[in-house]
Amino acid sequence: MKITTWNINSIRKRLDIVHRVLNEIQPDVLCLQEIKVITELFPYEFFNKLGYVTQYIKGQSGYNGVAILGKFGTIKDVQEMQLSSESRHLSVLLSNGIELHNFYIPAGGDVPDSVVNEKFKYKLQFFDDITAWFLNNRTAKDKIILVGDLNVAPLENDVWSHKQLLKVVSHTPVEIEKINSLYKSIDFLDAIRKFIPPEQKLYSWWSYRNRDWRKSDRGRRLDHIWVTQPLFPYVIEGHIAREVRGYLNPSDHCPVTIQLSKRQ
DNA sequence: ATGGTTGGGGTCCAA
Repeated sequence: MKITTWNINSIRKRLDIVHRVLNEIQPDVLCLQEIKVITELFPYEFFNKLGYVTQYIKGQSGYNGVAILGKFGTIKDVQEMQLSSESRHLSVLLSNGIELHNFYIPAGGDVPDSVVNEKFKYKLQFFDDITAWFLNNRTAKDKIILVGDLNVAPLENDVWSHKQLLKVVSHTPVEIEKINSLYKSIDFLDAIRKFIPPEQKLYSWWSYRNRDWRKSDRGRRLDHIWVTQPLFPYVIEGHIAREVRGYLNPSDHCPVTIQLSKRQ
């Protein structure tokens, strides 16, 4: 089973690139963030035609919005966490018994200071809330996959310059502390770094505000796939499709994919 | 230190 997560930055602007990427990767389940559309206007028929007939959408006007799309028979049920008024989470129970959580963590604004920046405060609070939820409602023995745009690059080689980004939102010590608390809550393991070791630079996002993203290569790894310990041995592939950033009319994020062996 | 680009909804805010 293949699972892909992708911050799409407006689903309606990306139908061509989504079509191309789904043909190339062929995931069984696709988790999207920042669909930037109300639930009623999601392109349901577009995904139906591509075989993604199970569709759970939590939309919002203008901002945010998440979706989980599955091929026939992959998804049993859906849930959502009541976290805030914003559309930032959906989870499903997969047919193989695994629980899959899709998050769009708040970006947090420009100034990394909770006193002067409400958005940064909200981001840290959001991490506290979901960490508490996993501590109170799940254990390390459960089969859980957590994916999404977590808007934090925790490792030194998850950013183009550790030193230059220490005071930049997404790589500050306080954010890294928060993402690590979530990571440790039920002993998640990083399914992507299983295949690309922490000594290697690895990014999933490149700003639009660079003349040549490939040349400057000032990326960050903001998009993640974590699994609990019982699933870790069965993750047989992990990949960030970096080349997608260079496709026509791209999102600023790239799709991130894992493959699980048939039996868990 | 600053500005660079994109998207949505409506002539500005968020990323």
